[in-house]
Amino acid sequence: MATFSKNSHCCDCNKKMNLFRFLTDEQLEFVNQSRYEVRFLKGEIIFKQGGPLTHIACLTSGKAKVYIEGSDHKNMILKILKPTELVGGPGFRVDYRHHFSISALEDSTACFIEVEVFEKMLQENTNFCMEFIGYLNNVFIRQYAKLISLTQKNMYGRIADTLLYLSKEIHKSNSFNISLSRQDIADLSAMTKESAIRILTEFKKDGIIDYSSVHFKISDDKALMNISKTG
Amino acid sequence: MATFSKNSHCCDCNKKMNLFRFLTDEQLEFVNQSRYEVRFLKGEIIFKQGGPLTHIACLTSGKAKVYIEGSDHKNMILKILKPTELVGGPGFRVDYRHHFSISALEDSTACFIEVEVFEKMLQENTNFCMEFIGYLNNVFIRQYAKLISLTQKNMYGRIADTLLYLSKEIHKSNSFNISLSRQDIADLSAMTKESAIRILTEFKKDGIIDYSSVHFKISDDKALMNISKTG
DNA sequence: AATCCGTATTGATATATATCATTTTTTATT
DNA sequence: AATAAAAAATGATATATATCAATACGGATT
Repeated sequence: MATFSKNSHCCDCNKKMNLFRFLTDEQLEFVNQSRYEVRFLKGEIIFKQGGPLTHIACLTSGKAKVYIEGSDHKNMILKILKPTELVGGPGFRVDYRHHFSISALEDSTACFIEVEVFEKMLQENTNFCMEFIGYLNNVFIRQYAKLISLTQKNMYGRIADTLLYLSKEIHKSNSFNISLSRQDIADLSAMTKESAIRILTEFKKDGIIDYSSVHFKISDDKALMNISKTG
Repeated sequence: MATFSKNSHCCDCNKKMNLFRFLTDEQLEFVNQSRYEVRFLKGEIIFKQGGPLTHIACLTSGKAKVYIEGSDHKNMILKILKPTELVGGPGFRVDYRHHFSISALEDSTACFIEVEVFEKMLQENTNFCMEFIGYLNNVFIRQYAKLISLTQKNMYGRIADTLLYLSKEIHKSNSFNISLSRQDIADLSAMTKESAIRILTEFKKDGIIDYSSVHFKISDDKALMNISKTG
């Protein structure tokens, strides 16, 4: 079970965190006063699609997946969350419900800020608000790239995109341990796990990547980028 | 060619327009002073993907398609624009470039507002700004539904979704004339035009819809909604 | 009315991808 | 270390979808 502890100053909502650098010192203090820390075990749900959006969260340790629960238990993973990323949800200022779920991929901690406090920050601080709009637009731009990848590329291109995402954006290394299952890789790439596995096997045979269970190594990222283009 | 005419008060940026109802009278006046009207012929480009984002636009008459130009001349239509819808672009506060193209589906007019003026409105008026964030989040919610439709439904479900979108959201009627080509219907549904045509033919045979060239009639929207669910 | 051109339609076929069943490997538990 | 359970991998096959080629149609132009 998730353990709650109020004001336990595990994480600092500090100026280094992209969005928070535009807050005044008083605002930072205010945010720090009202936040909760929560600890999650691997597999536990942080936000549940359809549930009430009462807080926004900031993952402070571990990793989590943000995913849409489609019909027939088919999930689509939108992104992997890593520290120290802020995540609200599109229900903010709309219906105050969650439109995706988030679950911990490994034991993780997250800070929770009441949505009213967050809204107050936006209203008080124009710079912060403008920065937030820029952040939202950035998410849109990435979303469009994902939409095109998933609808116009074949499976090879989509798996290449997923591997490049994990390597370049999440782990920032050619060699890394994933906390994702093969099903998760498939859910990131909009295909069945069997198809995902087959393509990974082919990439391995071709010497483009190497892996065993959780450890992955990108041997030829030029090749992957090429497959991403032509796929 | 598109005809420019400055301050030609064709369209009123008035309080009836969803987002603008939070502007003060002075702000409305300011917006109205600095806007341009432009007339577009069918097929002409309003915004070009990759081009500089200097203005936001409000379609005041006609219809337009918002689409991403993928590789290999494969387009993905994100939405159909109708009066009086505001459209900016995710480049705002990011890279000030357009990340999609917009072209007129019929002869149309659009008002252009300088992006600096729009930003000033957001900075001056917290209500307007909050409303804008809500608007962006609403777009996200729709985008997620589209993502799930396009990646998890079969062609029947996707065409059903497209037909329901045109009927319920764009034309708000069971009987309407489309300004879209068959290729456009395919680009809305992420498939080839041949596949789109085949499915439309089947739906017609089954008595779910009826059409000839541009005129469409939804005869059985319950059936369409069911296909959307099971597809 | 005849012609032209772009769009729409149909048909035959190839390809991409999912499904289902089975085996193998890994991880957790005793 | 032995066992059970879960996850990963492989193979055979079915299905969904794209491609390519051919034909039909509709509106513009002569």
